[in-house]
Formats: sequence, C-alpha cells, structure tokens
Amino acid sequence: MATTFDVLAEPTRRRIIEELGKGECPVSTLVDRLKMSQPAVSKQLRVLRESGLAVVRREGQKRIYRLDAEPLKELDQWLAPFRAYWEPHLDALEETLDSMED
Amino acid sequence: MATTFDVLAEPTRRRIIEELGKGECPVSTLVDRLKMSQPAVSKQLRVLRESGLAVVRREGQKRIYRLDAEPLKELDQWLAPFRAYWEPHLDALEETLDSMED
DNA sequence: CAGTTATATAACTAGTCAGGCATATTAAGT
DNA sequence: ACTTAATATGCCTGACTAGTTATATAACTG
Repeated sequence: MATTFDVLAEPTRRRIIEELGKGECPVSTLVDRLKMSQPAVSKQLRVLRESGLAVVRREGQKRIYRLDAEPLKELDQWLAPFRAYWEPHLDALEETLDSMED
Repeated sequence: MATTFDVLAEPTRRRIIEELGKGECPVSTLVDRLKMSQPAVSKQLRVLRESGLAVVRREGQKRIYRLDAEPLKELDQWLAPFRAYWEPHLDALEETLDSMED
C-alpha cells in the first residue's frame, strides 16, 4: 500500500488532488482537464482511493470522486518540526494560539 | 532533477532528513544510525544535495552534512490550501495572526 | 612514500511503475 | 435485447531507481 509520500511523488496524482480540491467531479471531467487517457486517470484514481485520499460514489453510470484530505495530515505532521527552520517565530506564535484556543 | 516530492517519497531519504534535523553530522554517523552500506547512504546524500535539501562542508577527511530545510517550504505551500480540510478554523486563526504581526 | 580512513562514483541487477491499448464491466437509453 | 456511455482492469513495455560490489579519490598518519 502506497504511503501518502509515495502518492504525492507522482505529478499526475498531485494534479488530480488539486482538481479534486476544487470540488468533487466524475472521472470524465478529470480526463478532460488532465488531457490524459481515461485508463491512465482511472489507474491513478485507484491509487488515490486505496491510499485514502479519494472516495467515490456512484451517480448513474458516473463515478463521482471526492477528495479526502485527511491523509495529508500525516504529511503535515511530518513537516511540522522542520517548519521552525524557515519560520523561526512560529513556536512563539503557536504558543499564543494554544493559549487562545478557548 | 528530483523534486522535493520525489525526494521525500524515499523512506531512506526521509530518515536521513530526520537525522540531519537533529543536527549536522558526517557520513559515517549516518551509516551507523541507518545501519546501511556507506555507498547507499552516499548515494542518497547526493540526491539530497542536488535537490538542495542538504549541504556539505569538508572537515579533514570527513564531510559534514547539514540540512537545508528551505525546499520543504515548497511542500508546505503546496499543502497549505488543503489544511483547511482538517482545520476548518485555521482561516480565522490566520487572520488573527496576520493582524497581530506587528 | 606506504598504509589507512572517509567518502564518492561506476557498473550491475532486480524490482517498481506510469502510460498505452485492448477488453471487461456496469448502467442508461431506445 | 441491443447499443452507447462511463469507468475499471489486464497485459505489456520502457523508464527509472535503490542497493550491492568493486573501485576511485582524497586526506590524514607514521
């Protein structure tokens, strides 16, 4: 099973994620926008599904794909410790935020 | 040239990045910690160098590697729009932050 | 200089994977 | 039932790549 890192390494999959980020849509729309063969798109959609980044639902003969960004959290968390490198002020900021939570 | 996404897709390279995140160190230390062959480590270090995620300096016969997290910014920026999915309150929070900047 | 240490590079191999085409599946329309 | 539309799957091929072994490079040591 592909990790979120693996999934994002593929440019086509990133494109699809970006498109789904704009809103759910059927496969055909993605095929149009990406200007790729339908099987190629369906193949990447499968990867996205299996990695939890996309969910499908049927609607007539169409399959509507929707983004599930939850797995990106993992990536975000991995990234968190390094954020301090380019945003040295972040720590102080986050503390402020935490204290504001309620 | 490998993108930051490509670089992070490789578990070994993530490990190296994490290790370098703790502080700069020579190749031999990485070889020890990762329990991998020296050429394997050197090869990944080359990828990290060429993608801008690591910088080297000589120190005697040793090569000291240091993390340059700057390219991770790119990834962070790509991720930013999706953050709203799992942190719906983030927008409001960021506005608050922006207004506090000074 | 000879030997040793630290690291890089080259050549090879085995595994993976994206996209192409052909085909299967499933649903709608007539 | 037959045809068309929408999507998925299977097979193939070419490209890429991680790690291995062997070798090269470069710097210290005596």
